Amino acid sequence: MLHKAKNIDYDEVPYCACLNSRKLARAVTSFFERKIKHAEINGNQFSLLAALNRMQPVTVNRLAGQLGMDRTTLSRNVNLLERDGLCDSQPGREDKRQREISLTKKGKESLEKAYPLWKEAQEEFYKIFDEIEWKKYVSKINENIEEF
Amino acid sequence: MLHKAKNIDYDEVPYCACLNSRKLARAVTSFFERKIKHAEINGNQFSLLAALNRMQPVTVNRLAGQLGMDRTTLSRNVNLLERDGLCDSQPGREDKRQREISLTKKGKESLEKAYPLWKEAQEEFYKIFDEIEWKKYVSKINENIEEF
DNA sequence: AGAACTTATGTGTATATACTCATAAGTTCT
DNA sequence: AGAACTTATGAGTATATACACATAAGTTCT
Repeated sequence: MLHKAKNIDYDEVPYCACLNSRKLARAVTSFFERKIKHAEINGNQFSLLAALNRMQPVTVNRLAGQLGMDRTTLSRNVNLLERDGLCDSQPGREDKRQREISLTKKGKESLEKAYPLWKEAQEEFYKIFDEIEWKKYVSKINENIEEF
Repeated sequence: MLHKAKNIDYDEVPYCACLNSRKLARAVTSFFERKIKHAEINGNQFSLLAALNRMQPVTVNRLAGQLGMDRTTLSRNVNLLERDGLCDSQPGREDKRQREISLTKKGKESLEKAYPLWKEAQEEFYKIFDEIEWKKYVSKINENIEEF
């Protein structure tokens, strides 16, 4: 017997969470990077420096967890920061397997230089996505990130 | 005169749109890819195949625009699909500069195989992010993607 | 028609991302 | 203490991403 041709209704696909979350990330990243360009770091690096500023000294695993990033990805991102003198790392004093990462003076200066540019970008972002809504949304992301 | 140490209030940084949109994209991508793994395509490829199914034959520029993706990124993504026999492309008949991309039979089969898995993932996603809210959100993304 | 301009795409390069596998350090169990 | 297990990290590999630059085809202007 011949199979009936599948006639799938793809109408829902444009709402695909994978597609649209990636699409937003691409758009927002490009927007933020244009805004903070003069600080000579990119959007991801700004996030890393800000997280380091708050958490230092911090291990690869802990920082990756905080950023919802694979630890191998983070590790390589940190290598680039370190290459550029924005952070440094050393083996953990208590647990030698760990890599303890800290901001350098130069890293802190880059963060400070980028901050007002970032702030402007974030304010401008709120002209499109309501601030209250966005913050609720971020909370939801962070509450559920383990679920995924 | 000595400079007073900058004392920037970084409390807003955890709401950074760049950080959080990327964070969500990473989490959701990993979630969807685990779900559709058995279709032997990844989340991005599913989106590309679905878009191709709807728009074929389509040029690099038009497809990239639709997906909010840099055209050079899309071009390389399409190369991989083509390498795997999921789509093919030929020079435009009217405008020879164009690359006209179409799904192959194999590409359509992959899409059909992945679809129910995708659907399940999307339903499960809606258990966390309310469907109505998410769809409003997606509309907002797509309305404003040019702004960024 | 030929020059100047515009447009569609590809290439080089660099970062981001994450999976699998490897290794060394720490912990637990006997 | 030594074996077995666990944990923190790095390396190999592959895809995703996008900027700057290059090129070829199409269009417009004179």
